[in-house]
Amino acid sequence: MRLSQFYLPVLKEAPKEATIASHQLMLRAGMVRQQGAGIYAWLPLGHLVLRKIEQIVREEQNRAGAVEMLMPTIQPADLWRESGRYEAYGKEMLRITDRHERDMLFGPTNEEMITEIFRAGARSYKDLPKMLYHIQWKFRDEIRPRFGVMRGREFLMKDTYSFDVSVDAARHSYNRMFLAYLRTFARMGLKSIPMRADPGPIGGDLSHEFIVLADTGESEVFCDRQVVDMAAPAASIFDGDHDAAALQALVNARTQFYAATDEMHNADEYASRVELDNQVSARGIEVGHIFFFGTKYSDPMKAVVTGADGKETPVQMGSYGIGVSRLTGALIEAYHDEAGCKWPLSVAPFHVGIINLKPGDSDSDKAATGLYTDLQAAGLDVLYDDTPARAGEKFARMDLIGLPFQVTIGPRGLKE
RNA sequence: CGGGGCGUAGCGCAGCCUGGUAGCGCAUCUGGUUUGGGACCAGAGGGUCGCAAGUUCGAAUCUUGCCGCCCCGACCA
Repeated sequence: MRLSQFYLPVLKEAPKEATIASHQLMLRAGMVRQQGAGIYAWLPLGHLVLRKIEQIVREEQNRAGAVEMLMPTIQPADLWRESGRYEAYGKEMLRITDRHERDMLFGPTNEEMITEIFRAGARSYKDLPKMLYHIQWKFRDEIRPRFGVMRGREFLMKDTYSFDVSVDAARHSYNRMFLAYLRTFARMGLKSIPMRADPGPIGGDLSHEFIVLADTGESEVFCDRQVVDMAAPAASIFDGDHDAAALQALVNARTQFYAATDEMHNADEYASRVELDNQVSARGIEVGHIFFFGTKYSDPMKAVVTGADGKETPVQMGSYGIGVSRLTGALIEAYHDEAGCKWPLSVAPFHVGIINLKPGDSDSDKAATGLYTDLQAAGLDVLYDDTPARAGEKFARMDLIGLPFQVTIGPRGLKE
């Protein structure tokens, strides 16, 4: 991409409404522009990062056996009346009326819709297990949106839904997602820690939040250093050689260690289970949340399959979310310095930035354009600054964007 | 929703208390000098002072209402 063709409105000073690093840098680097409280337009640079994150999420979901689809943002209220959540969800749900006075809503999540879709097409236990997901915009009318895209009202979420014939089978689906999440965040250069979460009315221990450690995180977290230091699982765990027991062992290897956010934290247990040297008390950002909820929706919405015994039983379900747009902010929180962002290669908007210090100089142009063409031909995403700005401004702008690699070309030759 | 704060040029701000018709830095444009890490000189453009009503000869400034945004709390990917 030639910078002269791109749209990159950078700011020298941070708008005063931004109070945390990621929000300030996203505004300054021209990644997003606010359109209302908790509502952001994604400008070209931010959009590139968002798509890279989305693609990693997609690849790891696919690897774990989930199948992509796409559900609409607008849903009919009747679906939610079936589950009982239309009334229960409260003011956080954005309710809309269409021209025929029908009650609609902008989806805050998709359990009801996916349950409807599943029950319409699945009949037998032989149709199971299934994991379906989509990556779609959600709207939750938060009481107080803040921190830019970290807690917007409109946000991009990957949500997966699992369908299984039994609780044991559902646990296997849960474990697949659990492990896929570790890989997903690791590929973005993020150290994620699964922490036990409030399982809600269903009970059990099948709910985990995935927390990325960052000083500016919203949640206070407590965990054992041993779980922080664990490497992400290999891709091969989904190849088929690993049975349910093997995956369970991998999950257990992590869950054996203490890890909890402040609302689930038990100081006594923390003190007794974690050696003093291994106690990590830090702040974190929730980037994912997975839970098993059994027949909470399949029961009232009658999503049933015929079992081997010929009897109809409601399917066991789970749902698994990743905050894709939030990850953009989380990544900046994790990777930035005084000058700007510092993108890990896997999610960088461009791999390389080329600075032509003297556009118009034939040698300089020839060298820069040649390199630009070659790098692109090699499959790299390249940002080529061919603008007539001064050197200092170009460097500062590149620093703000924070690409992994940078090449400077001018009449006096090439640097780095 | 409770508590606090803010709305003046693209961004950051001053002016408001003590009414007299809008200013500074950066950015932008023009000309010139510069040019390897946020240049310099000269000039220029850009503002319904959030919106509305009121007080007044006169309102960015005072009064009232409304709207928007931000911060602290309860909720969440």
